[in-house]
Amino acid sequence: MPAMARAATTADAFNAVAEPRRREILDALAGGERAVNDLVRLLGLAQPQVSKHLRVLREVGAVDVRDEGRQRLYRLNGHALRPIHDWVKNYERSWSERFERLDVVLEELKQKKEGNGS
Amino acid sequence: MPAMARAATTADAFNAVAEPRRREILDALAGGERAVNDLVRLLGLAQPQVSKHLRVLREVGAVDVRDEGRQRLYRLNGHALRPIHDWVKNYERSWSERFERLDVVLEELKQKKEGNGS
DNA sequence: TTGACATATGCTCATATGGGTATACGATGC
DNA sequence: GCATCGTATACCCATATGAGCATATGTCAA
Repeated sequence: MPAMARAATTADAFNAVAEPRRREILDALAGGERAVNDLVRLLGLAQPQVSKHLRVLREVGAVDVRDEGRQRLYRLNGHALRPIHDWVKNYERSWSERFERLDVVLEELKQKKEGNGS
Repeated sequence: MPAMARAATTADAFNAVAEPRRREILDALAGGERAVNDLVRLLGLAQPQVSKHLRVLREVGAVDVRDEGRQRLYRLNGHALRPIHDWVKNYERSWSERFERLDVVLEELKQKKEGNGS
């Protein structure tokens, strides 16, 4: 068991998506399939960097590839992001007015119940 | 400008939360304020590790601290997670049936419009 | 075949990680 | 004052990162 410094970026979607450039790539792919050079132009990154980021995204299943002649067309696969969504969703109550109001109501119910004595 | 290898874990919530133990800590704090040793017991980690993780979470604003005698009570501050929620929310359509059905409707509308000729 | 294009991989470098262990700091109680 | 509890920090280590640059691989065109 080698002492792991930091989980690999390919360990899961959380790690893959921690890199801002990779989020940008996903955002770009949200508009539809793109070839690598497309992304290079869109993001203003060097081609090798883009390819490497795409590899990471591929390994966590956030993108799929398709060969089209000389080009490799990447497409988004949002399912990989679901665990992130599911996790963070539980914290929505921290900022959502909707939940804040709900909390108020629940608090009132609780007080009332205590007032009645069980 | 030193060549940064990987963004600091304290760079933003995305990076802070990429570490599973830190997510566990936040999940534990969702139940309410906790002292460090509480978390040590709950997570089964060494105390210094917990303190370090808490430091990272503090630096990205995901937790707040309060001194109570010898203890330091940490409490969740979910607001820091909002950017994550907002970002990932846009990908919900990838797996949500709700959105899939919406897409079907939109597609039908589009077809109809094309049929009518502009 | 030769060459241009599109993409992936290899390598080096500086960096910061997270675990482990020891220790410093601060508050409390005797 | 002194021991003890609760927590933070310092240090060492192995690891993998992401950028930059060079190069390999694969595909089409002349």
